[in-house]
Amino acid sequence: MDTTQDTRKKEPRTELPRIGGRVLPAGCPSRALLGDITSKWGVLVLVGLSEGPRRWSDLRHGIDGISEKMLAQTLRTLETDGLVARDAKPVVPPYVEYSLTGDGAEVTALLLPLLDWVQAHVSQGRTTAFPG
Amino acid sequence: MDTTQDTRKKEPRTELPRIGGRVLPAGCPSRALLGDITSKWGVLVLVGLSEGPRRWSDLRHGIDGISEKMLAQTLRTLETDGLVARDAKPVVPPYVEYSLTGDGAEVTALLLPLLDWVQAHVSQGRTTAFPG
DNA sequence: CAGCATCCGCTTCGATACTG
DNA sequence: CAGTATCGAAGCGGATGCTG
Repeated sequence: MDTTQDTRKKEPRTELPRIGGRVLPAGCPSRALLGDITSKWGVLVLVGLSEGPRRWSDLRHGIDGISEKMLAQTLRTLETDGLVARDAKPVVPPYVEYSLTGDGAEVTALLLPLLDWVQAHVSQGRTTAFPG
Repeated sequence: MDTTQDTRKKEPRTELPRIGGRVLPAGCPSRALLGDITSKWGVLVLVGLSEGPRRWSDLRHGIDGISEKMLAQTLRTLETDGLVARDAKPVVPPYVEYSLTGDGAEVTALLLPLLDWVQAHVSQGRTTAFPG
């Protein structure tokens, strides 16, 4: 998306920032991709496609609370990242299907356990501070 | 589950939004918790604590690009969610250590594979120029 | 050292309207 | 049905300054 070319303004730092034994410098592509995947709607769209191809309207109604703008934007971003494939059939009533690519399926497979954990955890009646 | 008369604003349609065979209604606690975990800095803070307790300054320098405000805010949010524990030692030079709770460790364990996948995927020379 | 308070730009997001 | 375009509000997030 952006990939802002950050040209080290005035940061005479020489050490590499490590988190969890990993290196994820600010402004590197991994940060951007991670951001797309873990974005508010990104994760929900990916999971929404985890069971198979879905049409635009299916996603629109299946993902509660998403607006058309955000759905379009998220799908486009994920498509650019190579995680989602778009298949538009040239028929009179427009028929567009979205599906996960191989990469998208891999990521989503890693995302699903997280979703399940969150749901299971909340169900245990632990979270308090949200009116909903 | 909650779904306890959630209509504080306007909820004309409260159907069964299913994504990936799961139900995650907008405004439910799972959405909020998921948002905290997958937020821009949330995931990085959790991973930063994955190897053991860390001090404030360690996190501040270890997580490239994070500001003091965001670090404090993220830590506080994760603490409220019960994922991070704060241990302030009453010594003259303030010594505060943050660590993962049991729940936090579980979530982070699910997060790490995702981080690894993203890094590995980007490293395959797909994106624009950026070594690290 | 470990924060919190304030200002404020800039992105994100939702609502609405319009197109093929 | 499947989007695109535009606008304005909300809040995310950074810089700075202050406290214990």
